[in-house]
Parts: sequence; structure tokens; C-alpha cells
Amino acid sequence: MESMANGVTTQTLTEVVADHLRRLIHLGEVGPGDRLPAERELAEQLGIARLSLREALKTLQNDGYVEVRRGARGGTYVTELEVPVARWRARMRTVSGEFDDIIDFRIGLETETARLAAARRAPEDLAAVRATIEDLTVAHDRTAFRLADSRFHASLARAARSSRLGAAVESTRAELFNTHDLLPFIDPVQESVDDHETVFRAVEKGDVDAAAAAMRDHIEHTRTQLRAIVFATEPPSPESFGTTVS
Amino acid sequence: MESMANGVTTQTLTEVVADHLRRLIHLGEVGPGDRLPAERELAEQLGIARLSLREALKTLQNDGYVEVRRGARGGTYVTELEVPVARWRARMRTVSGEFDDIIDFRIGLETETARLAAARRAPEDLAAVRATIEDLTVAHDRTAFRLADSRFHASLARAARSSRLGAAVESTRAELFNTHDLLPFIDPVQESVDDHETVFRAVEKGDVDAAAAAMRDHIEHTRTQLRAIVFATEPPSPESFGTTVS
DNA sequence: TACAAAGGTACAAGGTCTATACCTTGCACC
DNA sequence: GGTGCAAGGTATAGACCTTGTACCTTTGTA
Repeated sequence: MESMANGVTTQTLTEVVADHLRRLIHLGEVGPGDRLPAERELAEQLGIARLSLREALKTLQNDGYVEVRRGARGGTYVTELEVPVARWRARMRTVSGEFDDIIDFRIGLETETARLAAARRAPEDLAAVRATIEDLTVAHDRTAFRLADSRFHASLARAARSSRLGAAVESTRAELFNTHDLLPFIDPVQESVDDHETVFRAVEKGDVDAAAAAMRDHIEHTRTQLRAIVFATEPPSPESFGTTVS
Repeated sequence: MESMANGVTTQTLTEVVADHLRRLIHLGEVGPGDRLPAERELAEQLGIARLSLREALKTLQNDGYVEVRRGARGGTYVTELEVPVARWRARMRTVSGEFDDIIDFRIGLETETARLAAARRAPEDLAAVRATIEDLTVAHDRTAFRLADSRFHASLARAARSSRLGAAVESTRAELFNTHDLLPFIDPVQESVDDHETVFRAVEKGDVDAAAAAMRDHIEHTRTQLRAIVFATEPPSPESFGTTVS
């Protein structure tokens, strides 16, 4: 019965809430400069006591995700995320194999998502995916690009009619940090837009193998870009996004 | 900020422990007739108080997973799982799309696992996979078959050098319940052995596409078999496994 | 300068987990 | 058929976590 010799523990509410909020930041649902709802309000939204939320915010504050200001214009604001990004880079460099492990996992999830989307696409799904690509094309700042990119993958998962794939894709994106906040140049952004279009056309045609292959290529591009960022000698500078930083 | 309007909660230790044990049963790590360690011992292994464990066992007892006997030959024994299996079947029939959703997810995970295993296999990985197939071939009762099957997929994930894929494969197998406890006839078992061998040969040759395709076929066979079981008019009878029931 | 909107602090009530001690059941063996 | 003993069954006190409520402090702005 050696198989059950693991330790089991519970997370405190504080930890759960901190994870939840961190995840929203990683996913780009809220980004640098954004203000979270007031503590009392957010606590009510989440269905928890204010103290529990406050402790979670304290954790995020210590980890450099948010800063808290008091007074009339006060509130909890998402930072530029320099500290968390630096930590994430350090971890990806240090923990051997983790970086590629995450990318490999994403490839498995997203190629199958693309394949199913190509097989099952309905007209309204295609329209939704196309809309996210248009958003991506006209995105002029990090926030817009980030959201459009998230929505592309989410709408594809919806077209694939697979809730588990969709959820896993989202989790994995969260683990990879919100990558487009790191991309320093316009070129990989343009490449990314092209990739998305290639995937979309294959899905539109209903060509399952082409859709899977295009998605695989896209994520391999991501792997290359991210690897360059993670293992670069100079840290990335958020200001150098494209030419029109907000 | 509507994106954060979800409720967050903690699980009690009791719930965590119950989930943990249920998972072990679903995965077949412990099967019908097996006795769990004594409460005091198991509590210590898990690093929790005995009362917390007892409450978890109470839950499993109510759900029909285990029965508790007192006295010298007392202890906690895994049942024949008739009640949980019946509930699982009912759920798969009722919740529209969930059955196929799980299978689709498995296909994404396991085809990529097979692909990576074929690309990265080392001699000792191949030996480990081959050993599980031999165990499978000579398995004469449900327990042996179940464990060998679990180990096949686990050893393949190890050959693929992807811990995330391995973990996700295992989680998904747990969600599908331990399927071979349900299989009523010897034929699908033989088919399953053949499938495993086909996957293995492709992995051995290093043919990534063939490995992925063979795995896809295997899981599609599983889909067909399970669908028959889930939507059968008569409930499955555990006694009819092969010809040599333990 | 006073107000309002936000965060900061304090505290009591209730729930959960742990540790420990002790009771009860019932097979095995003399 | 009684006794040992390995299990499960029960009770309780203390530590810790979560909640709800009330009140204080900071700071921009009218």
C-alpha cells in the first residue's frame, strides 16, 4: 500500500484567492496599470470576507504583482510585472526541462483543438475566430494584442466543442505567463498574426491535418521566440513593443 | 472587471482526502477486495489526523466505494464498486457531451505522448514499455490487467519525457473510471492488447506519425467499447471478465 | 477646509484540524 | 468459552482559519 504514502494538505482561502488573482494577471485578463475593484466590492464578488482578500493581496504585493495606494484615488493596481517576469525567466532557466515540458504539453492540446475545430466548425464559430484575428491585426498596444490573442485560442476551443481542451489550454497559457508582454520586437508579433491566419484558413477549409500542422508550427515559433527571451542576456524591456506603446 | 466575479472556496481536508482516495480507486491502484491500511497507519502516511481520515472514509462509505469492518479482521475494504459504477454510467448518459469530451481530450494528450515517445525513446524506456505489454498479455484477472494497462500508459509518458502529459493522462484516466473493471468480454481485452502492441512497435521504430495514428485508433476503440457499456440496456457484470475470474 | 472614497485595524463568534486518551467490537487461539 | 489484541468508534481541548462588523486613517478634490 506504498502508493498512498503521499502528503495531503488543504490550501488556505488566502492561497486560493492569491492563485486566482495571479492567474487572471498571467492570462492578461487584467494587465499592468489596471485597477482591481475596491476591496469591499471584490470581496463580495468573490464571496469571501474582506480580510481573506486582503491577505491574498498582501501576498501579491510582496510578489510584486500589485501595488496598493490609499486615499481617494486609491486602490489596488497591477504593476508593470517586472519582478514576476524576472522570477519567471529565472525559473525557466533554472528548472531543467520545464520550459520545453510546458511547450510540449501545449502542442498536444492545441494541435488537437485545431484538428477538432477544423472538423466541427460551425459558421458562427468561424465568424468568432475571424473577429479575433481582425482584432489582432489592428491591435496597437500590448493590452489589445494580449486580449485578442487570448480570445483567438478560446474561440478556437469553442469551435472545437471541447470544454476540457479549452480549460487545459487556458491553464497552460497561464503557466507560460502572458507571453506577449515580453515580446520585445514587432517582427515576432507580425509572424504571430500570420500564423493565426494560417491556422484559421485551414480550419475554415475543414482541413484537419493542415490545421493541426499549422498550429504545431505556430507553437514551435512561440517556442523559439520564448526561448530567446528566456535565455537572453539582457532582460526584456516592455517599452519596445512595436512602435505604439500606450 | 466582470471577469473576477467567480466564487472561490477552499476544500476541507476531509474532501481533499476523499478525492485522493477515490482517485486511487478510479485509477485501480487499489481495487475491489483490497484492504486499505489501518486508520492510524494511513493517517500517519498521509500526514493528517485520524479524525480527518475517518470523515473522508465515511464519505467514501456513503458513496459505496468502501465498507468498514470491525474486529480482528477489521479494516476498510474496497467494495465491488457497483454503486459508483452505476452512478458513473448514469452521469455519462445524462450529461450531454461529457463522454465524448473526455475521450477527445484523451486523444489529444495520448497521441502527442505517443508521438514524443517515438521521437525520444531510450532503450531502457522501450524495455519498460515492453514489460508492461508482456504483463498485459499474461494477465489473467482484472487486477493484473488493470495495473498493467495503467503502467503501459505511464511508461509511455515517461518515454515521452513529458511530466505534464503524464500527469494529465493519469488525471483523465481517473475521470474515465477504471474502464477495464467494466469490460464484460474477453474480445475487447484481446483487441486492447493488440492495440498496445501496435503502438509499441511504432514507438520502437521511431515512427512518430504511425505511433500517433496507432494511439488514436486505440483510443477510438476504447470510445466504442465504452460507449457500448455506458449506453447498454443491461448493467455490466464484473464476473464475466475473460474466463478466469479471481 | 471639509467631504468622500478608498485602504487599515481590531475583535468576537464559529468552524476545522490536530493530538490524545479511552471505549467497543469480534476473530483467533488457547 | 474466555482472553488477547488489532482493528474501528468516541470525546474533548487547544490551535488556527474564516467571517462579519465596527471603527480609524489616508489622501485627492470640491
